[in-house]
Amino acid sequence: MPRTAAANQQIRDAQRARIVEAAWTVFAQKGRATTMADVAAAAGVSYGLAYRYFASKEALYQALIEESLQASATYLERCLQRSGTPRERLIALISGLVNTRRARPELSQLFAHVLGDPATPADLQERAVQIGRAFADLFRQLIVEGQALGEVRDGDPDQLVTAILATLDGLSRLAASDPDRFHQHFPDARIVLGLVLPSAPNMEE
Amino acid sequence: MPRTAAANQQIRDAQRARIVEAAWTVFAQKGRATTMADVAAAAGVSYGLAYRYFASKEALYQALIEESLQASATYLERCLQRSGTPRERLIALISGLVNTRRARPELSQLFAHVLGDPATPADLQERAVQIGRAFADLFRQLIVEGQALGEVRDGDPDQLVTAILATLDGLSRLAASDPDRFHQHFPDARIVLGLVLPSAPNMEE
Amino acid sequence: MPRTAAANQQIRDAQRARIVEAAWTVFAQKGRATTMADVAAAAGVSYGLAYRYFASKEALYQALIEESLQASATYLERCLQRSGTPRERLIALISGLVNTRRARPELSQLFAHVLGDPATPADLQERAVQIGRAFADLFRQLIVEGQALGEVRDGDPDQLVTAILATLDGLSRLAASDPDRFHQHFPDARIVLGLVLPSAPNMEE
Amino acid sequence: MPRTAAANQQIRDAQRARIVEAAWTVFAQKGRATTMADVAAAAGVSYGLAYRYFASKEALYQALIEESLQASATYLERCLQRSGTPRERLIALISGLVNTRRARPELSQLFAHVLGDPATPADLQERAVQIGRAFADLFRQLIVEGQALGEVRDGDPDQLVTAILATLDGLSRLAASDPDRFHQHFPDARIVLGLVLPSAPNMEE
DNA sequence: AATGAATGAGTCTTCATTCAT
DNA sequence: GATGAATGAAGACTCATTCAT
Repeated sequence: MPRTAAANQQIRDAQRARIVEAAWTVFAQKGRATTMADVAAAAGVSYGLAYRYFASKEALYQALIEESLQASATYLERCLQRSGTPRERLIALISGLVNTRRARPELSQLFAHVLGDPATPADLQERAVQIGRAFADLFRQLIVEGQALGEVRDGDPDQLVTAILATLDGLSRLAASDPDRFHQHFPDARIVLGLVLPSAPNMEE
Repeated sequence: MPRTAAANQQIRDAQRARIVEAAWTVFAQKGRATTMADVAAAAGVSYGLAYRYFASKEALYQALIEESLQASATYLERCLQRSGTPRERLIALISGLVNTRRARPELSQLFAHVLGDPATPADLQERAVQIGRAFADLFRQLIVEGQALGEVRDGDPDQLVTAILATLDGLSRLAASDPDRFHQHFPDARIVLGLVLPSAPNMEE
Repeated sequence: MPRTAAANQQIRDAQRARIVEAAWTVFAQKGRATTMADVAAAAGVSYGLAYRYFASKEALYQALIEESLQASATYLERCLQRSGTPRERLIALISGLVNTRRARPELSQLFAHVLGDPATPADLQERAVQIGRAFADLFRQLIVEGQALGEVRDGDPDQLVTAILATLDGLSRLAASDPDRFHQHFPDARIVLGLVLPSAPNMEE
Repeated sequence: MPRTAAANQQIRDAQRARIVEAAWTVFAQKGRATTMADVAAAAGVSYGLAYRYFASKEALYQALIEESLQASATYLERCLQRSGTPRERLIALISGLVNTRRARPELSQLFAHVLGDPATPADLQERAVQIGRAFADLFRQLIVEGQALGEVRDGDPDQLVTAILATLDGLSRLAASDPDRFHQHFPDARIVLGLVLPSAPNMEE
């Protein structure tokens, strides 16, 4: 007697999740250089199975990128709507971004791969650039306002933004490049805030 | 009449340099995903020529990595021997590393690829990790000493080190991921120093 | 309570027939390029089911070929035993073959695939060639005899045979290559008889 | 010293021709089922070489189809412009088509594959259908006119056209399905003309 | 010394086939 | 008896590498 449709769907959902899960790990690490054999091995399934769930390696990779972009875009939206002094908003913004890098490193690793890999489809790259630029603009605005209020360190706002973006990008890659450090010495957001704030915030803020 | 041995050698040296030069550009950008056709096109030579100077793509890539590691090691050596207060030494160290990222982005891009690409031969990766760790140790030491003297911000020294390393890594990748920002808004070293110093140094120091 | 053996057998027979029926349609059209998914979809069954009735796609395909060859062989037998003048026998023979192509296009399409596809197993191809050759011989004999009696057009008998065979082969493929023409303008046997008979037969003959 | 550009071009032209030549043979025989390994083996070159000359198997196949369609279209054009009585024009038309099938069997085999293979790209298939239909229309017109003049056998014109097309299609496939017969007993055009003409033409016409 | 034609191993993808339910 | 999830061998394609000229 064949399985019920529900049982089949359950299996499919589980396997799809298993493959996606494995894909996150390996794509985050190797980016486009990932082979389907890598994915299959990481998921513990056969070579061809992923093709029952994704049309191609590219489709699988892009599904992950999509989710990564989506998460970034959603977070951006929330940050844009937040209120408070520039200092408060910078604290919230940077804390959130730093903590995401620790909590869900694959998301930002994927994002980093998109930006760094010229082989990424133009539309996805474009969207990643847009999102990155929107964050940069927000950072810049908060920095300028904060500097006017004396809440933020002096210095060229654009360069300050660059430094923050670089730090976040570097943290994104840390899980892959130095797992020990990532797990044991991941920096508290207050440290990164040092780039823009003259004194460490009390994180109650 | 054959060319003289000296003339031959001169030609060889020139061609080799031309290939290496081109290789820096493309490997820095694409890492291991670089094809030999990329290198040949960038060098403006035939795509078989590189094999007269390098045994394999891997050998060429590794020669560049080698040089990158060498430069890092040399710089590390100098930094270790420098004297001064922790604050002074941190300023010199970070300034040097930041400025190298702007002045010779390929060097640090290669270094970053080594750390991030699991396909890099283990020995090279190992050496890169060693060097990275040595820098980290130096950073840590200077931070601890500086904190004792009140010259350096409070905060977990290891986390401070992580933040610095991440920022430097992020800056290394900037030329590839966001060339506009790299060229126009590359941060002054003083900004990065904000991670560890409570007040911006006068760069005469 | 288990079904009775007889009921089971009945189900099995019905399912088998269903699969075979579908297979005729798709194999006739696509030949060896047919996939098992095609067959299953056409039969409206799951794509593993065919394997309960046939050991392999090849076995299924060959069963159809077998039937096609069998039908041809049987028809050949009948034709060999028929009596009458060469003209009468040619009329009967060609009419029968032409009409079969209209009435049961799949049979001859399969036959055509066997002859045209080099990937067909040698034994089946051999038998198809044998049958084809026997028809050719019969055609040739009737033509020679008919020419001696002035009933058949002049012309090299072998070439006349080739033309007839080609026409029949072409008609076999018509259902697939031009369904409209096949359905609306399928030629009356008298037209094909024009190849060998100087005047159209009264089909009462 | 490298080869001269001219020498290289000569090699490329020769190899391209070699590959195309081999491709005609195998594609004419196996159609889309042909593998690139088949082509390479037939051409006596390595597996990957064809990819230096053609972007893909599909591109190679389509280049051949293109040529086949082109040849048919050109011939059609000439036939449309010819003058003469319907009988004369039918003789010329059918003779030309029959003789092409003997002289350049691959051309018409390819054409036949296009019509019969549902996997052929829609645009090419469309063009093939157009050309086929144009020939059919011409046949039909000449037959109708010829019948009015009493030069052409009676019978439904569309059916007569179908018979001619089928015969030509069958002859196209003959080289693959029965090489012996193709080489030794290929029918003279006069025999095929028997389908439409009540008496064999003197081929001086 | 330099070129670019040629090779073939490695990766992506399809699909015949198996098998747990 | 039937289903469809899973497997893996085969064919398309890329690219590192070789080598005749």
